Order: sequence, then structure tokens, then C-alpha cells
Amino acid sequence: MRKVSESTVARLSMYLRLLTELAASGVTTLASEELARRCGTSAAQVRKDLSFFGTFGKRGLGYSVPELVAALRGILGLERRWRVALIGAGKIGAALMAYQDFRRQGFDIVTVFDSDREKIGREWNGLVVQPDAELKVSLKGMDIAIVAVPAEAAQAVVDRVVAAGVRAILNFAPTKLNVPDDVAVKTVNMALELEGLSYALVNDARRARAVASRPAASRG
Amino acid sequence: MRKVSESTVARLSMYLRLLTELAASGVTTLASEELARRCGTSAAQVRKDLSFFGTFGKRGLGYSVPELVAALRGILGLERRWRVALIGAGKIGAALMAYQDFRRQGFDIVTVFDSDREKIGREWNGLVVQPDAELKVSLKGMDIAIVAVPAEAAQAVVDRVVAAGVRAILNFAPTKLNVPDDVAVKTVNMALELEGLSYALVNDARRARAVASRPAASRG
DNA sequence: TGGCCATTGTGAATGCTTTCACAAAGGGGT
DNA sequence: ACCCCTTTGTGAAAGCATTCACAATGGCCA
Repeated sequence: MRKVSESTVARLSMYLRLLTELAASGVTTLASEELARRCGTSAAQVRKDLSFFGTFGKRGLGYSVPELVAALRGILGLERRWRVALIGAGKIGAALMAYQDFRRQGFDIVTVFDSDREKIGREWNGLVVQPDAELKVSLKGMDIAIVAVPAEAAQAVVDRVVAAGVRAILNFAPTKLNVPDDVAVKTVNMALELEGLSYALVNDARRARAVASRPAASRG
Repeated sequence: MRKVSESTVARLSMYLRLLTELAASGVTTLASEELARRCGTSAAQVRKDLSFFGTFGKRGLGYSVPELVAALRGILGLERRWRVALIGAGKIGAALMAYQDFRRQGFDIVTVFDSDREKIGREWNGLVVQPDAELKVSLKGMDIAIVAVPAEAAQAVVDRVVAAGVRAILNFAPTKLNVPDDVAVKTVNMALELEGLSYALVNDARRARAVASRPAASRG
């Protein structure tokens, strides 16, 4: 199979979410045009994304919603359940525990770790908090680690996660993580997104001023 | 100024974070090579990213850390403070309120809204929860809205946010939002990231199997 | 059964981003 | 004052991703 870009994979997730919703409300068939419109992309993009993995549509008709849902779940590896460890029993961790959607899609948070003596051994959102000294042994059998610790601690935690054999990490610390090539990392960096909005705000303003001060004939 | 890609802007944020750290520990000068290494990109990329905005380095020497910090803060619009409204007083909202870094970078969450009668009027993380019926009037003067409500409610909330004149939205709902062209939206979609990890896990496994079963001579 | 219409799947073209490669500095040592 | 070494800034080249455009095909209706 040829290499597929991360943006394609991200779009497949979006398609799946929409299609799952539509399937629940009884829609049986959908054309790429409509799928694209509802996901904010183009019909050609939808078809190209899918074409990396096979052929799923019927010409003249579109896609069978239940079939495409099944296909996408297979492609994304969502036919099985994944064992997820949460490292860091703070506010972000609590938000994730509360978010029932993950479980529904096949991600089970089955252990929680923290370094805080006060928290260790206590029940927290239905799980007993484990000492993070135990990280290396207790991570055996985990598929994914969610790192929700302060930035300063993140790299050290990740090193131990990798040493324990976990090959997928969802990182909430605003820092670059160094991992071997065979470990997948996705970082969620909210500060970075806010700064992107800040940039957009000041630059739209700058651009608007620039356009306003240009001779009228050159405006687009 | 010519159009700059979102990935460039995201990298500028990363550079700024690292440089701020280095400045605090007294580093005064840094070459693109080192900056790149520590941010997981290439030296050429760093220089190209910066070149969209001007020339900041000294040939043969590198960049002055404090000067580059100042320049990046200017580019990203972080010299001023931004007024942020949080919509949805749930777990994600609580995590954001607790995250002191935002305030440090210039983002002040100054109002909270919720639709839950139980929460409205109560103090919550230092703010009094406003009824979301008031959204349109109370959003006057806000620069950024953080949408942390269930997916089903998100589009309706966003329509009112836009109507109130807010032009930047940070969205935590796992759904595509429709907004006019002049409104900037960034979506943080944790489910999508997890699915990306799931894909990586099953496909690394698939790829490994494929390589293992190929005749030895064709392995790369 | 046959023709028509809608829609797919996909090479080719376009556009965007990253990397390459090197001339143009600039500082420091002699 | 001059040379050498390092590192920048930037066109050109290479590499990816998206869009275009259309032949291929399947369903439906007469």
C-alpha cells in the first residue's frame, strides 16, 4: 500500500463521523459531492482519499452509507478496542475521562498514573491512580499513552513510555517530543491554536488596512 | 505581505516557545540549525519561515534570542492582550481555566457561558457563569470565543458568536463549523487524533507484515 | 433490452510547501 | 587590513497534495 498523508487520514476520520451520524438517522446512500460539502472539502478530494484504499462507491449512485462506515472503521483500525493509559491525573485528564465519545469509538482508558503522593492510591474518575514510578511495568499491554503532564516533565515521561514498548502517544504538553521512528506521536497544543487565531486577527486587520489604503483600481 | 501558510505560523509559535525558554535561561544567540533541531524541523525551513516577515539574523552568527522573541511576538500579535469568552462550563472549560499558560501568553478568559440552569449565576473557577441566552449582547468586545459545548449544540452557538461580531473561534466540538470567510476557526479534535494513532498502529503492523512476507531481495 | 443520466475512479495539470545549494554577509583573529 | 569561517537569506529544484476533467460504469425507466 502506498503511503497516505496525515491529512487524508484526518479527513477519513471526519467522513466516518459524519457517516455514522447519517447512518443513525437512516440515510442509506450518499454521493461524494454531499459528503464533501458537509465536511468542508471537495468531491474530488473525497474520492481521491478513498481511492488509496480501494473502491467503495457505485457509479451513478454514490456510496452505501453502512458499507462505507464499515470500510472506514476497518481502514482506521477501529474494529478492535484499544487499551489507553492516561498519564497525569489533572484537569486535562479529567476532561478526557469525562468524554464518553472515546469509549464509544473503541478507546478504553484503563489506567491512570500520577506523580503526586496525594493522588496515588486514591480513586479518581472510577480508576485508582497508580504511582508513576510503576510506569514501565504497568504499561505492559497498553496500546496508547496519553501524556497530560507539565511540559517540563513530558520528555522524561515519554522516554519511559517508549521504553515500556508503547508505540502511540497522544501528547498534551506544549513541547517537542523525541521518540524513535517507530513510535507515532500526535500533539494537541491549544496554546499554539490560540496563537494562530491571534495571528489571523492581527493580519486580517493589517490586510484590511493595506487594501483600504491602496488605490481603488488595484483592489481585488 | 504575501500569504503565509498555517504551518509556517504554527512553527513560528513553536520557535517562540523555545526561544522564550532559552531567553529565560540566559541564552543570547542561536543559529537556525540549533533552533530547527530543537523544534523538529530543518534549518532551511526556519530561515524560510522567518524570511516571509523580514530579516532577523546576523550572517555567521545566528539570531539574537531576545530580538527574535520580540519579533515573533509582534508577528503573532502577542504584544497585546486578547479578551476571550469561554462558552461551555464543562470539563474541557475547567481544564482551560486551570491552564495558566494562556494568561501568560496574553489570552484572558474574561467570561463564561453555559446553558445549564444549575450553573448559571454560580461562581465557577473565579467567574460567574452567564446564561447563554445573553450570548449576543455579552460577547461585545470579545476577541476570541472558545466553544466547548457538545457537538450537537456547536453550530447554533457559533452562529450566535459570529452574529455578535467575534471573528476568531477555538472549537473543541468534533464537528465542521460553517462560518463566513472573515472568521478564523481552529478546531481541536482529540477523537480525530486518537483515530490517527489507531491508523498508525494498524498500518505499521500491516506494513511490517508486508515487508516480512516479501522475498528478501526486495526488502529496503 | 437499450439508452440516458448521475456519479465514480483516476491520470494529468496545477498549486503549494519543503529542501537544496550557494552567493552574500559579518565577525574575529592575526 | 585582510582572510577565514560560519551562518544567513533566497532563487531554483524537488516533492506533495489538491483540483481538474473525463472516460468508464452502474442503475433506472421506458
